[in-house]
Amino acid sequence: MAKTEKVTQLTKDQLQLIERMGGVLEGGGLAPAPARVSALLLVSHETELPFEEISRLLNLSKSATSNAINLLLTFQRLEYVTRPGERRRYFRVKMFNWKEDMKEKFVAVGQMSAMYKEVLRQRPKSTPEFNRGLADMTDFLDHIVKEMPALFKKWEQKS
Amino acid sequence: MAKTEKVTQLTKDQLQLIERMGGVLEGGGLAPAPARVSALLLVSHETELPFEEISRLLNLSKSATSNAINLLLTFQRLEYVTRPGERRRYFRVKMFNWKEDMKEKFVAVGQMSAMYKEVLRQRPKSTPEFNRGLADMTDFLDHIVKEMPALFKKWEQKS
DNA sequence: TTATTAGTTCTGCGCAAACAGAACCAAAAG
DNA sequence: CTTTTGGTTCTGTTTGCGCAGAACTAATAA
Repeated sequence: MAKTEKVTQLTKDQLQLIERMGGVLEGGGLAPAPARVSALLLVSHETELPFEEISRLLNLSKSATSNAINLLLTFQRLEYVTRPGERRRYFRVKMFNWKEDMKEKFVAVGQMSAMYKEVLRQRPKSTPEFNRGLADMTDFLDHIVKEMPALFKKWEQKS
Repeated sequence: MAKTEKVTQLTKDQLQLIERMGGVLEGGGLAPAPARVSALLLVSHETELPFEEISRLLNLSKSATSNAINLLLTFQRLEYVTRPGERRRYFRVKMFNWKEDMKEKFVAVGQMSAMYKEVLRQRPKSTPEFNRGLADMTDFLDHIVKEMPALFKKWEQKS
Protein backbone atom coordinates (compact mmCIF):
# COMPACT_ATOMS: atom_id res chain seq x y z
CA MET A 1 0.00 0.00 0.00
CA ALA A 2 1.51 3.29 -1.10
CA LYS A 3 1.95 6.12 1.36
CA THR A 4 -0.50 8.92 0.89
CA GLU A 5 0.47 10.97 3.93
CA LYS A 6 0.26 14.70 4.05
CA VAL A 7 3.64 15.67 5.40
CA THR A 8 2.66 18.39 7.80
CA GLN A 9 5.21 20.59 9.42
CA LEU A 10 5.15 22.72 12.54
CA THR A 11 5.54 26.45 12.25
CA LYS A 12 8.20 28.21 14.26
CA ASP A 13 5.53 29.64 16.49
CA GLN A 14 4.16 26.21 17.20
CA LEU A 15 7.60 24.80 17.98
CA GLN A 16 8.26 27.69 20.30
CA LEU A 17 4.96 27.28 22.07
CA ILE A 18 5.60 23.57 22.46
CA GLU A 19 8.96 24.37 23.95
CA ARG A 20 7.46 26.74 26.48
CA MET A 21 4.59 24.46 27.41
CA GLY A 22 7.02 21.60 27.68
CA GLY A 23 9.01 23.58 30.16
CA VAL A 24 5.95 24.27 32.27
CA LEU A 25 4.89 20.64 32.22
CA GLU A 26 8.39 19.59 33.21
CA GLY A 27 8.05 21.88 36.18
CA GLY A 28 4.98 19.83 37.01
CA GLY A 29 7.09 16.73 37.32
CA LEU A 30 7.06 15.33 33.79
CA ALA A 31 10.20 14.30 31.94
CA PRO A 32 11.13 16.33 28.85
CA ALA A 33 9.95 13.89 26.20
CA PRO A 34 6.51 13.18 27.68
CA ALA A 35 6.11 16.88 28.34
CA ARG A 36 6.75 17.70 24.70
CA VAL A 37 4.48 14.97 23.46
CA SER A 38 1.69 16.40 25.60
CA ALA A 39 2.39 19.88 24.36
CA LEU A 40 2.51 18.75 20.76
CA LEU A 41 -0.89 17.13 20.95
CA LEU A 42 -2.34 20.35 22.28
CA VAL A 43 -0.66 22.70 19.89
CA SER A 44 -0.78 20.67 16.69
CA HIS A 45 -3.62 21.49 14.35
CA GLU A 46 -4.24 17.78 14.05
CA THR A 47 -5.62 16.63 17.36
CA GLU A 48 -4.78 13.02 16.69
CA LEU A 49 -1.32 11.92 15.66
CA PRO A 50 0.24 8.52 15.00
CA PHE A 51 3.45 7.32 16.61
CA GLU A 52 5.70 8.07 13.71
CA GLU A 53 4.43 11.62 13.32
CA ILE A 54 5.07 12.36 16.94
CA SER A 55 8.52 10.91 16.66
CA ARG A 56 9.28 12.86 13.53
CA LEU A 57 7.82 16.22 14.53
CA LEU A 58 9.67 16.23 17.84
CA ASN A 59 12.87 14.61 16.59
CA LEU A 60 12.54 11.86 19.15
CA SER A 61 13.93 8.37 18.78
CA LYS A 62 11.50 5.48 18.62
CA SER A 63 12.40 4.34 22.10
CA ALA A 64 11.96 7.77 23.61
CA THR A 65 8.66 8.16 21.79
CA SER A 66 7.45 4.76 22.87
CA ASN A 67 8.34 5.27 26.49
CA ALA A 68 6.91 8.76 26.58
CA ILE A 69 3.62 7.66 25.06
CA ASN A 70 3.28 4.65 27.32
CA LEU A 71 4.00 6.74 30.36
CA LEU A 72 1.31 9.20 29.38
CA LEU A 73 -1.09 6.36 28.64
CA THR A 74 -0.65 4.76 32.04
CA PHE A 75 -1.04 8.15 33.69
CA GLN A 76 -4.25 8.60 31.74
CA ARG A 77 -3.08 11.78 30.14
CA LEU A 78 -3.31 10.27 26.67
CA GLU A 79 -5.58 7.88 24.89
CA TYR A 80 -5.64 6.48 21.41
CA VAL A 81 -8.08 5.59 18.68
CA THR A 82 -7.71 3.46 15.62
CA ARG A 83 -9.17 4.05 12.23
CA PRO A 84 -10.90 1.53 10.03
CA GLY A 85 -8.43 -0.45 8.02
CA GLU A 86 -5.40 1.02 9.76
CA ARG A 87 -3.26 -0.80 12.25
CA ARG A 88 -1.51 2.12 13.79
CA ARG A 89 -2.93 4.04 16.69
CA TYR A 90 -3.71 7.72 16.71
CA PHE A 91 -2.91 9.39 20.00
CA ARG A 92 -4.67 12.34 21.50
CA VAL A 93 -4.76 14.09 24.83
CA LYS A 94 -7.45 12.96 27.20
CA MET A 95 -8.87 16.29 28.06
CA PHE A 96 -11.95 15.29 29.88
CA ASN A 97 -9.85 14.15 32.80
CA TRP A 98 -8.83 17.49 34.11
CA LYS A 99 -11.74 17.61 36.50
CA GLU A 100 -10.68 14.29 37.95
CA ASP A 101 -7.10 15.49 38.08
CA MET A 102 -8.18 18.51 40.07
CA LYS A 103 -10.12 16.40 42.48
CA GLU A 104 -7.10 14.17 42.99
CA LYS A 105 -5.02 17.21 43.75
CA PHE A 106 -7.37 18.16 46.49
CA VAL A 107 -7.34 14.65 47.84
CA ALA A 108 -3.59 15.10 48.05
CA VAL A 109 -4.14 18.26 50.05
CA GLY A 110 -6.25 16.25 52.44
CA GLN A 111 -3.46 13.74 52.84
CA MET A 112 -1.05 16.54 53.58
CA SER A 113 -3.35 17.75 56.28
CA ALA A 114 -3.55 14.25 57.71
CA MET A 115 0.21 14.06 57.86
CA TYR A 116 0.53 17.33 59.71
CA LYS A 117 -2.08 16.14 62.14
CA GLU A 118 -0.03 13.08 62.82
CA VAL A 119 2.94 15.28 63.54
CA LEU A 120 0.80 17.35 65.84
CA ARG A 121 -0.34 14.29 67.78
CA GLN A 122 3.17 13.38 68.79
CA ARG A 123 4.28 16.86 69.72
CA PRO A 124 4.79 17.89 73.34
CA LYS A 125 2.42 20.45 74.82
CA SER A 126 5.41 22.53 75.81
CA THR A 127 5.46 24.28 72.44
CA PRO A 128 1.98 25.78 72.26
CA GLU A 129 2.70 28.48 69.67
CA PHE A 130 4.27 26.06 67.30
CA ASN A 131 1.48 23.56 67.79
CA ARG A 132 -1.15 26.16 67.21
CA GLY A 133 0.58 27.15 64.00
CA LEU A 134 0.36 23.58 62.84
CA ALA A 135 -3.24 23.27 63.91
CA ASP A 136 -4.13 26.44 62.02
CA MET A 137 -2.57 25.04 58.95
CA THR A 138 -4.38 21.71 59.01
CA ASP A 139 -7.55 23.55 59.77
CA PHE A 140 -7.09 25.71 56.73
CA LEU A 141 -6.25 22.80 54.48
CA ASP A 142 -9.33 20.95 55.64
CA HIS A 143 -11.37 24.04 54.98
CA ILE A 144 -10.15 24.17 51.41
CA VAL A 145 -10.85 20.51 50.84
CA LYS A 146 -14.27 20.83 52.31
CA GLU A 147 -15.27 23.85 50.27
CA MET A 148 -14.03 22.48 47.00
CA PRO A 149 -17.12 20.55 45.96
CA ALA A 150 -19.19 23.69 46.30
CA LEU A 151 -16.77 25.52 44.05
CA PHE A 152 -17.10 22.80 41.46
CA LYS A 153 -20.84 22.87 41.64
CA LYS A 154 -20.99 26.61 41.39
CA TRP A 155 -19.00 26.49 38.22
CA GLU A 156 -21.07 23.77 36.68
CA GLN A 157 -24.22 25.76 37.21
CA LYS A 158 -22.69 28.93 35.88
CA SER A 159 -21.78 27.27 32.60
CA MET B 1 33.67 27.24 77.49
CA ALA B 2 32.66 23.71 78.42
CA LYS B 3 29.87 21.96 76.57
CA THR B 4 26.68 21.67 78.54
CA GLU B 5 24.52 20.25 75.81
CA LYS B 6 21.65 17.98 76.46
CA VAL B 7 22.26 15.17 74.02
CA THR B 8 18.78 14.55 72.78
CA GLN B 9 17.92 11.57 70.67
CA LEU B 10 15.08 10.83 68.33
CA THR B 11 12.72 7.99 69.08
CA LYS B 12 12.09 5.32 66.50
CA ASP B 13 8.66 6.73 65.92
CA GLN B 14 10.07 10.13 65.24
CA LEU B 15 12.65 8.79 62.84
CA GLN B 16 9.98 6.87 61.03
CA LEU B 17 7.70 9.86 60.80
CA ILE B 18 10.56 11.96 59.49
CA GLU B 19 11.24 9.34 56.88
CA ARG B 20 7.63 9.34 55.73
CA MET B 21 7.30 13.10 55.71
CA GLY B 22 10.59 13.34 53.92
CA GLY B 23 9.22 11.11 51.22
CA VAL B 24 6.16 13.27 50.80
CA LEU B 25 8.19 16.45 50.62
CA GLU B 26 10.48 14.86 48.06
CA GLY B 27 7.39 14.17 46.01
CA GLY B 28 6.80 17.89 46.22
CA GLY B 29 10.08 18.53 44.47
CA LEU B 30 12.55 18.78 47.36
CA ALA B 31 15.80 16.85 47.45
CA PRO B 32 16.16 14.19 50.15
CA ALA B 33 18.38 16.13 52.53
CA PRO B 34 16.34 19.35 52.57
CA ALA B 35 13.19 17.29 52.84
CA ARG B 36 14.47 15.54 55.95
CA VAL B 37 15.70 18.73 57.50
CA SER B 38 12.24 20.21 57.07
CA ALA B 39 10.62 17.13 58.51
CA LEU B 40 13.03 17.05 61.43
CA LEU B 41 12.22 20.59 62.43
CA LEU B 42 8.53 19.77 62.45
CA VAL B 43 8.78 16.49 64.29
CA SER B 44 11.51 17.28 66.79
CA HIS B 45 10.32 18.28 70.23
CA GLU B 46 12.77 21.14 70.10
CA THR B 47 11.45 23.58 67.53
CA GLU B 48 14.81 25.27 67.12
CA LEU B 49 17.95 23.30 66.37
CA PRO B 50 21.53 24.34 65.65
CA PHE B 51 23.51 23.21 62.64
CA GLU B 52 25.44 20.52 64.39
CA GLU B 53 22.34 18.93 65.93
CA ILE B 54 20.64 18.72 62.56
CA SER B 55 23.72 17.17 61.08
CA ARG B 56 24.03 14.68 63.90
CA LEU B 57 20.39 13.67 64.21
CA LEU B 58 20.03 13.03 60.49
CA ASN B 59 23.50 11.58 59.93
CA LEU B 60 24.23 14.19 57.32
CA SER B 61 27.67 15.46 56.43
CA LYS B 62 28.47 19.09 57.08
CA SER B 63 28.34 19.92 53.40
CA ALA B 64 24.99 18.26 52.88
CA THR B 65 23.64 19.96 55.98
CA SER B 66 24.97 23.34 54.93
CA ASN B 67 23.58 23.09 51.43
CA ALA B 68 20.22 21.80 52.59
CA ILE B 69 19.85 24.56 55.15
CA ASN B 70 20.86 27.29 52.74
CA LEU B 71 18.50 26.00 50.12
CA LEU B 72 15.63 26.07 52.58
CA LEU B 73 16.66 29.53 53.74
CA THR B 74 16.64 30.97 50.25
CA PHE B 75 13.29 29.35 49.57
CA GLN B 76 12.00 30.94 52.75
CA ARG B 77 11.03 27.65 54.26
CA LEU B 78 13.44 28.09 57.15
CA GLU B 79 14.63 30.96 59.25
CA TYR B 80 17.07 31.22 62.12
CA VAL B 81 17.48 33.00 65.40
CA THR B 82 20.50 33.55 67.56
CA ARG B 83 20.67 33.51 71.30
CA PRO B 84 22.44 36.00 73.54
CA GLY B 85 26.09 35.12 73.91
CA GLU B 86 25.99 32.35 71.33
CA ARG B 87 27.43 32.57 67.89
CA ARG B 88 25.67 29.66 66.32
CA ARG B 89 22.29 29.94 64.69
CA TYR B 90 19.21 28.05 65.67
CA PHE B 91 17.08 27.03 62.74
CA ARG B 92 13.35 26.62 62.69
CA VAL B 93 10.63 26.22 60.09
CA LYS B 94 8.99 29.37 58.91
CA MET B 95 5.41 28.41 59.35
CA PHE B 96 3.78 31.69 58.70
CA ASN B 97 4.47 31.39 55.01
CA TRP B 98 2.02 28.69 54.13
CA LYS B 99 -0.68 31.17 53.30
CA GLU B 100 1.65 32.93 50.90
CA ASP B 101 2.67 29.58 49.49
CA MET B 102 -0.93 28.73 48.81
CA LYS B 103 -1.53 32.02 47.11
CA GLU B 104 1.48 31.46 44.91
CA LYS B 105 0.11 28.09 43.94
CA PHE B 106 -3.05 29.69 42.74
CA VAL B 107 -1.10 32.28 40.85
CA ALA B 108 0.54 29.34 39.13
CA VAL B 109 -2.90 28.02 38.24
CA GLY B 110 -3.65 31.37 36.65
CA GLN B 111 -0.50 31.12 34.58
CA MET B 112 -1.51 27.66 33.48
CA SER B 113 -4.81 29.04 32.33
CA ALA B 114 -3.03 31.81 30.44
CA MET B 115 -0.90 29.28 28.68
CA TYR B 116 -3.85 27.21 27.57
CA LYS B 117 -5.50 30.35 26.29
CA GLU B 118 -2.46 31.04 24.19
CA VAL B 119 -2.71 27.57 22.76
CA LEU B 120 -6.35 28.17 22.04
CA ARG B 121 -5.61 31.38 20.20
CA GLN B 122 -3.46 29.66 17.63
CA ARG B 123 -5.73 26.69 17.06
CA PRO B 124 -7.72 26.32 13.85
CA LYS B 125 -11.48 26.59 14.04
CA SER B 126 -11.74 23.25 12.35
CA THR B 127 -11.55 21.39 15.67
CA PRO B 128 -14.47 22.87 17.59
CA GLU B 129 -14.89 20.07 20.13
CA PHE B 130 -11.28 20.12 21.08
CA ASN B 131 -11.24 23.89 21.31
CA ARG B 132 -14.32 23.96 23.45
CA GLY B 133 -12.69 21.44 25.77
CA LEU B 134 -9.76 23.77 26.15
CA ALA B 135 -11.97 26.76 26.67
CA ASP B 136 -13.93 24.93 29.35
CA MET B 137 -10.76 24.14 31.12
CA THR B 138 -9.38 27.66 31.16
CA ASP B 139 -12.76 28.87 32.22
CA PHE B 140 -12.75 26.50 35.15
CA LEU B 141 -9.22 27.40 36.17
CA ASP B 142 -10.09 31.06 36.08
CA HIS B 143 -13.13 30.35 38.17
CA ILE B 144 -11.00 28.67 40.81
CA VAL B 145 -8.51 31.50 40.88
CA LYS B 146 -11.26 34.04 41.10
CA GLU B 147 -13.09 32.35 43.94
CA MET B 148 -10.02 31.70 46.03
CA PRO B 149 -9.86 35.00 47.88
CA ALA B 150 -13.40 34.46 49.09
CA LEU B 151 -12.42 31.04 50.40
CA PHE B 152 -9.52 32.58 52.29
CA LYS B 153 -11.69 35.24 53.76
CA LYS B 154 -14.36 32.84 54.80
CA TRP B 155 -11.81 30.84 56.72
CA GLU B 156 -10.31 33.85 58.42
CA GLN B 157 -13.71 34.88 59.70
CA LYS B 158 -14.59 31.42 60.90
CA SER B 159 -11.46 31.19 63.04
C1' DT C 1 6.74 -17.58 2.50
C1' DT C 2 8.97 -13.35 2.75
C1' DA C 3 8.74 -8.41 3.56
C1' DT C 4 6.91 -4.45 5.79
C1' DT C 5 4.77 -1.99 9.39
C1' DA C 6 4.20 -0.48 14.04
C1' DG C 7 5.86 -0.45 17.50
C1' DT C 8 8.66 -2.62 22.15
C1' DT C 9 12.67 -3.91 24.64
C1' DC C 10 17.66 -4.00 25.40
C1' DT C 11 22.22 -1.93 25.72
C1' DG C 12 25.10 1.67 26.49
C1' DC C 13 26.33 6.37 26.92
C1' DG C 14 26.41 11.31 28.80
C1' DC C 15 25.01 14.19 32.12
C1' DA C 16 23.45 16.20 36.32
C1' DA C 17 21.95 15.63 41.09
C1' DA C 18 23.14 14.40 45.83
C1' DC C 19 26.18 13.39 49.01
C1' DA C 20 30.81 12.60 51.76
C1' DG C 21 35.15 14.19 53.16
C1' DA C 22 38.61 17.49 53.27
C1' DA C 23 40.28 21.88 52.85
C1' DC C 24 39.28 26.28 53.88
C1' DC C 25 37.83 30.71 56.39
C1' DA C 26 36.09 34.33 59.57
C1' DA C 27 34.83 35.40 64.24
C1' DA C 28 35.42 34.68 68.94
C1' DA C 29 37.87 32.65 72.88
C1' DG C 30 42.06 31.78 75.35
C1' DC D 1 49.17 35.19 68.29
C1' DT D 2 47.06 30.51 68.55
C1' DT D 3 43.09 27.60 68.96
C1' DT D 4 38.40 26.48 68.70
C1' DT D 5 33.88 27.07 66.92
C1' DG D 6 30.54 27.34 63.32
C1' DG D 7 30.06 26.90 59.47
C1' DT D 8 31.20 27.36 53.76
C1' DT D 9 33.33 25.88 49.64
C1' DC D 10 35.87 22.58 46.80
C1' DT D 11 36.81 18.02 44.96
C1' DG D 12 35.63 13.49 43.83
C1' DT D 13 32.47 9.52 43.79
C1' DT D 14 28.27 7.35 43.18
C1' DT D 15 23.85 6.90 41.40
C1' DG D 16 20.11 7.25 38.35
C1' DC D 17 17.72 9.56 34.64
C1' DG D 18 16.74 10.43 29.82
C1' DC D 19 17.85 9.51 25.58
C1' DA D 20 19.68 7.21 21.13
C1' DG D 21 20.44 3.34 18.33
C1' DA D 22 20.07 -1.27 17.45
C1' DA D 23 18.06 -5.58 18.05
C1' DC D 24 13.90 -7.71 18.48
C1' DT D 25 8.69 -9.07 17.86
C1' DA D 26 3.87 -9.55 16.58
C1' DA D 27 0.64 -8.48 13.15
C1' DT D 28 -0.42 -7.47 8.45
C1' DA D 29 0.68 -7.22 3.41
C1' DA D 30 2.54 -9.06 -0.74
